[in-house]
Amino acid sequence: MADNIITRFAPSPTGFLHIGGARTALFNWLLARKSGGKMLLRIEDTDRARSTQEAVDAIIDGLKWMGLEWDGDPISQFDRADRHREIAQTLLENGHAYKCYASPEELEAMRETARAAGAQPRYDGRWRDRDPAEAPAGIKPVIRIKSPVEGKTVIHDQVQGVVEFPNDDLDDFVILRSDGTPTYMLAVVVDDHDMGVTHVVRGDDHLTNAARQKVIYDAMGWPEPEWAHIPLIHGPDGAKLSKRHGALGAEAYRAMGFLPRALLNYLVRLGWSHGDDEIIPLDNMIEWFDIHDVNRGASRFDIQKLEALNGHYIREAGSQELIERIKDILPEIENGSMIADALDGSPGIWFEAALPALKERAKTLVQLVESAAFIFAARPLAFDEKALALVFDTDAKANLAELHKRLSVLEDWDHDNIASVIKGYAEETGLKMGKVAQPVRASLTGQGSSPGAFDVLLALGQDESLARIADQLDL
RNA sequence: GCUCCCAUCGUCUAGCGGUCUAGGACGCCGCCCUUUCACGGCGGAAACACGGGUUCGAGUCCCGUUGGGAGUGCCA
Repeated sequence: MADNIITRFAPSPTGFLHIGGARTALFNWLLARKSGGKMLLRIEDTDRARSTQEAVDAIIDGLKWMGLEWDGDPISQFDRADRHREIAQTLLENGHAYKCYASPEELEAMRETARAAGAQPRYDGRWRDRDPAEAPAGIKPVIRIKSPVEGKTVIHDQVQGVVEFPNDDLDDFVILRSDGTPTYMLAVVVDDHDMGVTHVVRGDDHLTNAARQKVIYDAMGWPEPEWAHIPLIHGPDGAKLSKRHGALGAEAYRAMGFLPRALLNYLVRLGWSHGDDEIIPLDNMIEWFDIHDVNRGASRFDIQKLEALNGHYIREAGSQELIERIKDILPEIENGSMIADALDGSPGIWFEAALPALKERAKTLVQLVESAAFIFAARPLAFDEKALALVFDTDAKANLAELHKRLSVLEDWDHDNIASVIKGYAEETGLKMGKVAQPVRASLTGQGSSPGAFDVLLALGQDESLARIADQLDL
């Protein structure tokens, strides 16, 4: 493969950076990084009615969060409208395009007729060779490209292989609207050409567009880029990804507590693989990635696998990074500001100490924070049902007051005694209290700093116990 | 409807004519570790959509059927 590969990620800012777009960006990025080339970012904002600045910001934030940095400044397609018009004009002048005065009603009728005849609904080319002198007055024309009428158009795609389209189905599509604005079809070609894009990697919903775009490349005498149409990502039910399942923005995954590298790892394995490798560090991803190895079939989004991967990366991450990541998403978590304040005080120290044990059982950062609820709970903790409920299964309908009573009459607050009372109570009531006992012992014997130790002793509301815990952990 | 794409365990996939009684991962089940939950270890159930070819030999090549998906705009 040639050097100087230039790819681009070209989202339209009509929504957020959804999971499919994120993977498209990743593949573009991987291809560029692997070859030492560049990945450019172009915002396809020619649809003024639907494009929003919020969406542009969300896309950029999402890309940055995932670490998919692009080269150069983001390019606004809308800003290049003059150049698009210039090319439309050129096409008009060299006879590859023409003005069409057909009304929307006419067009609709045309489609209906075609449909009724069982044919591909398409523009019939009624103004293609008509004398412009016949133009009806007062109607602003659109400019249409002259598509080939015979033969076939073939796309050599790096993922899809050789794909042929009968030219019968390629109609004379609009390249410049009646209001003088360029359509997507024209804009992409002109921009990709001007930006020096060598490889167009995008969702395979654009595969048929490649054939249309080739018409423009040919008309301009420009060399077409290498195409790579990657399969789409479907929801768990096999249907197109919608808001109902995984079609959330990258920021939503961030807020759910996913680590960027976990998302990247998950995404790259959707439609691509390197033997049996599942855990793929970024360096290997770049080294191993080959666009030719991408599968052609769509794959379904499986959040459980994403969670499994995320759990792996959380366990692998250092405490400091975890804390930083958590701080980042605190504003989006329930009680986040309260936790943020707590993190600056003693609870922050306890949390960091408990992190190695805590992270063993969390699949997301949010779960990580939730599992430390007892650490962040307001002090002093009262020995009441609510506090104890943190220790036991919250749905347990236990008579916690009874346990309180037994513990309060305990003369020696030796941790083993506490444990034995709890254990005895657990056996009587059938509650799962081993959950409590083991951590207590662990903290006593110094064999590990199970978070459960904080849990039970803080819940008991003993400042003294707090101090002892701190001793145990060498705080 | 028409054009195009796809088809291996529930899901993501390995497989590029013989080494496949089909391998890995997630999920699921069981056991071990553990006085909780996890993590970890071990084991298990679980797939080549169907029908024709080609070939000495097909999960691997060809055709058809069925089943999914995408496109079919003065949206991108």
